Amino acid sequence: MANDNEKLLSDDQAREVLKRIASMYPDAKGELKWDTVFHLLCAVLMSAQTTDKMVNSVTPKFYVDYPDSFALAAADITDIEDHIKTIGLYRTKAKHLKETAQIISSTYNGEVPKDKKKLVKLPGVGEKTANVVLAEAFGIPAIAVDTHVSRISKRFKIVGEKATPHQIEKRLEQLLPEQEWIHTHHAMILFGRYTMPARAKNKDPYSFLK
DNA sequence: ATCCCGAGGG
DNA sequence: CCCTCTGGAT
Repeated sequence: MANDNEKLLSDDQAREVLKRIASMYPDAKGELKWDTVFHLLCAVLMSAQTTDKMVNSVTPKFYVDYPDSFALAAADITDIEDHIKTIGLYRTKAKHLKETAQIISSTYNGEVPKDKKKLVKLPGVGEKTANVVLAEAFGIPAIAVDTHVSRISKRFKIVGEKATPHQIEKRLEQLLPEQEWIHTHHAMILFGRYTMPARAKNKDPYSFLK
């Protein structure tokens, strides 16, 4: 086997790494622009495999033209596509946005459910998106495992190379007290985005810690 | 495992 | 040119 000599960090070692990352970004918070919970859901759905900067460049007009789930549910699919054409995966996202809006407007009376099981059933909404909505919009402790959280967890050997997003989420949640989940999650994203990007591959991960 | 998919950076 | 970006559905 090629990779079985990977030694994972102990719980204490992993907590120390997470603590240092968290302390490097004391004011870390989400960088997506949003006003209502429904719009946050739309923005997070759009953010798959796309920088939040790109998402923020299309959402202001999107929010004005589609003020709520009822408006988006009734919108023409090609019109939605035109609003988000500059971000990646735009056809899939437009389809999911409209279908999600239809469910929220008809089944939930226009209100985004505060419930992970219900959120995950929406088209285009997986565990990561659901966790972002729960944490950002409702302040419910959750750790959304995106590309940054995944990469950092693996690079520091907090989890194994083959760990799934769900396994990473459970591992991080087990290591940290609930009240630190949201902040640590944000700090890991900023650390991954600005301090230890994916390209910084052959460097010692610890050289990026303060 | 594969597809979706434009923009930005190196 | 190549790699990456707060993934999810099939």
